[in-house]
Amino acid sequence: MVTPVRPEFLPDPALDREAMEALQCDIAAAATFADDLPFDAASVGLDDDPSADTPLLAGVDQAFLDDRAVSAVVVLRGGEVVERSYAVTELSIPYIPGLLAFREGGPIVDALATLETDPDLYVFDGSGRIHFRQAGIATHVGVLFDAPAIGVAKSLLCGTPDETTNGRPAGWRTAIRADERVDAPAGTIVGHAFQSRQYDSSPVINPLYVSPGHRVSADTATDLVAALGGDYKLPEPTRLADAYADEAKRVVAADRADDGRTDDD
DNA sequence: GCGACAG
DNA sequence: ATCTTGTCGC
Repeated sequence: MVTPVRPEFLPDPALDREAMEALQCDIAAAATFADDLPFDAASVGLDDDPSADTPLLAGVDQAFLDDRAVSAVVVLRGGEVVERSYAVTELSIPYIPGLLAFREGGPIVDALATLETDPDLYVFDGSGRIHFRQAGIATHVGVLFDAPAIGVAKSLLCGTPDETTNGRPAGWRTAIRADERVDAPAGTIVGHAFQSRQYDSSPVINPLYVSPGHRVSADTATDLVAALGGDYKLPEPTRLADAYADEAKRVVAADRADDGRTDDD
C-alpha cells in the first residue's frame, strides 16, 4: 500500500482556481528535476532478468465512465508484470488545461493505495515539467509521494521544440524549452519531444512529449522512455496500464457496485 | 478581445 | 478522455 508522503499536496478539487495554481507553484518548488533514482537508469530494460534487485516500474493511466474515473496501475519488473490493480473514483471537476492533476490526482491516489508492491519509478500519462507552472500531473503526484516520476504526453501543452518535429525517425529527440507561457527562465529545458516509433510511409506518427516529473532529469526521463519502449508508440508500462484501465472500465460498466479490485480477487 | 491549451 | 464501422494497406 503506497501512501502520500506530502499530504499537504493532495489534489483537493474543492480549491478554487487560484488556490490550485498557488499549490502548483509550491509543488514545482519542492520538485527535483535532477536524477535521484534508487537504481541505475542506464541499465534498465524490458528484457532485464526479473531478479530481486531489478527496479519496479509502474505505468498509470485512466479511463472514464460517466462521472467516474477508473484509474489503473501496472507494475513491471524487467519485462514481467508483477501486479495490476485499479480503483473507481467519483470525479468532481471537469478537465481544465493546466489543472489535470486536480481531476485525476484523486483517482490515482486511490489506485496507488491498492498496491502491494512499492514501485521505484512511475510513468504517468500527461506532462510533468512541461507545464505552465512546471507542475504537471507527473510532477504533482511524484512530489506527493516523493517518488521518481516521468510524464509522457501525446501532445504538447506548452513550451517550444528546438527543432521541427514532423516526420522524424525512431529514436530522434529534441529539447522542449520554456517559453513565455512557462514559469521558468526562457530557454530552460523542460522536457523532450521523442519519436518512439516511425513508419517509412504514412500514417506519420507524432512524437511523444517526455518530461521529468520528480527525481529525474529531462535527459534520463527520455532515456528511460526509450528503454521502456516495446513494439508500440507508448512505453510498455503506459500501454499496459492504458489497456488495463480499458478492461477494468468494461467490468465496471457491467457491474454498478464495483469499487475497484486486484487480479487476486 | 484574441490566442491556446496534457487528459 | 469519449462517442464509433468499416476500410485501406503492410
